[in-house]
Amino acid sequence: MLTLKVIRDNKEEVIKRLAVKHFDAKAIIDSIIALDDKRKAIQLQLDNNLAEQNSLAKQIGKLFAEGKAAEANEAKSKTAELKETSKSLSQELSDVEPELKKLLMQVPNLPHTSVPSGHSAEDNLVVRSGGLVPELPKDSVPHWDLAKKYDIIDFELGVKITGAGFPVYKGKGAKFQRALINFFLDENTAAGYREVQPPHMVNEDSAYGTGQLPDKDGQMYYMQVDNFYMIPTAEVPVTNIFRDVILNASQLPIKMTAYTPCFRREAGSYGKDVRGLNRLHQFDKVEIVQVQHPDRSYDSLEEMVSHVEGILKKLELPYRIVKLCGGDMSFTSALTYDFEVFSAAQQRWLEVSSVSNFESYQANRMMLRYKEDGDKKTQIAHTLNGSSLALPRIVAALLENNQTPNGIRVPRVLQPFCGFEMID
RNA sequence: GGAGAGGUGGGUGAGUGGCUGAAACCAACGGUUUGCUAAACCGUCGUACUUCGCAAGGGGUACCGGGGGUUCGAAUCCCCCCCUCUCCGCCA
Repeated sequence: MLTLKVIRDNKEEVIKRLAVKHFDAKAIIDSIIALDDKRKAIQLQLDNNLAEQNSLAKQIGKLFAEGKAAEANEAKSKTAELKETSKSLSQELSDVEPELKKLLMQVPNLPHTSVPSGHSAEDNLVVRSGGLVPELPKDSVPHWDLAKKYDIIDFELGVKITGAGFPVYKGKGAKFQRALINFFLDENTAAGYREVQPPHMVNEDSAYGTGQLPDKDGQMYYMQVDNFYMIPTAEVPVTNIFRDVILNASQLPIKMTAYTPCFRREAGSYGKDVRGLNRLHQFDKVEIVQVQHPDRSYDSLEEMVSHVEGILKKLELPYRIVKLCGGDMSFTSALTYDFEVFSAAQQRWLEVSSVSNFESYQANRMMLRYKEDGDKKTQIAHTLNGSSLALPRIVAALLENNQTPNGIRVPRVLQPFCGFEMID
C-alpha cells in the first residue's frame, strides 16, 4: 500500500497518476486524509491522557514508599476519570485505525510515469519482439491434439483424479516439464539468483503481505481446517521471507528464484481461452524475485526483462515484450512487462511471463525495510518479481511450433536436460 | 492424536507488581591502540506512531507471541487464543 506520507505530501500527483490506471482517487484520498487527521487528533489526546496517568501512577508509588498513604489515596481518586477518558479514546482509535487501513488497502499502486494510459490489452505497448514464427506443416494441430497423439498430457485423466484444469503429464511429457524446470532454475542461478524451495501453502499474514488478500480472496484455494492458502505463485512465500525484516543497504539486491506449482481457482473463466494448457488450476512455474534499493529497482527491472528474454531466445520461441498500459496493469504493480510467445497452431500470443516492479507497495505492506550504513532511520525497500517462466504455455508453444511429421522436436538447449531429441 | 515445557530486543538469556523499554553476555557499528592480524579498551547499539525544531536533536505514547481482564501502576497476576519445542503414537 501507499504510505500516508506519500498521499499527504503529493495528493494532486497521486490522483493524477492513479488516473492512468483509471482509478478515480479523489474521493478516497480525501477520506483518507480526513480520517488520518481524525486519527492524529485522537492519538494526541490519548497520549497526553496516558502521560498524565503514568505520572500520577508514579507519584502514587512514591507516596506509598514514603508512607504517605493518605495522600496516595487522594491521588488515586483522580485517576478514575482519566482512565475513563483513555478508555473511550482508545475505543475511538480502534474504530478509526482499521477503517483507515481498509481505505489505504483500496488504493492501487501508483503507475510509473512511463506507463501509457489505455484501457485494455489492446493498448499495451509492444516494446520489442524476437524469434521467428515457424512455417507449420499443413496438417498441424494445436497442442491438446498433440498431447493426445503422443500420449504425453492427459486432461481427461486429470478430470477423473481431481477435476478440470489438473492435467496429468505422462512419459516424455512429464520429463519434458522436468527438463524445463531444471533449465530455468539453472539459468536463474547462473544469473545470480539464489534457489529456494518455499512452502506451497501460506498463512494469512503472508497472503496479506504480497497483496493476495484481501483483494483476491476467491482466487486462492483455502484450507479451512488450518487456515492456509495454496500459493497462487511462488512470489507469495518467497517475498514473504523478508516480511518484517530490516536489511542493511549493503545486502541489496537480494535475488531469489524458486520453482513451485501454482494453484489458482480461476473462478469465472471458461470458454475457448482455457482449452488445453492455456489456463489451469494447477501449473508449474519458476519465479524470480528481487529485493532492491529504491534507487536501483528500475535497473533491476530491466535486468530481469533481459534475463527472461535471454531464456526465450535460447528456447527459440517467437516472443514479444509488451509494456502494460494503465488499464491492464495489476493493482499492486508500478510497471509491468509481459512476455508473450506465439503459439503457431492456435495462431495467438500466450502470456508466459509478467515482470513487475512493485516499488515500495508490497514492502510497505509487509514491513520490509532497509537502513543505510550508519543511518538510524529505516526506509522501505523495493520488491520485484517475474516468471522465468510459467510452464504450461511454454510447453504449448514448444509443442505446437516444433511439430514435424516425425514428432516434436526438442529445442537444442533442452536436449541435455531431457535425454531425448524428439517427442514421438 | 496423547503428555509435558516454553514464547522477552539481531542472538543467548536475566527479570514474579512501581527504581525495567527492559540486566548481562555475544554479534554488529564507530573509535583508540597496532608494522599487519589478533587481542584489549572506550563509545553507539529495537521498532512504530506522534510532537517541537530549518536541522542536529529533544519530548510524549505504545510494544516483552496475540487479545481481553485485575490494579493507582503489569513483561511480571487472571482468562481466552495462537505458535514453537521435547517425549510417546502414527507416518514419507
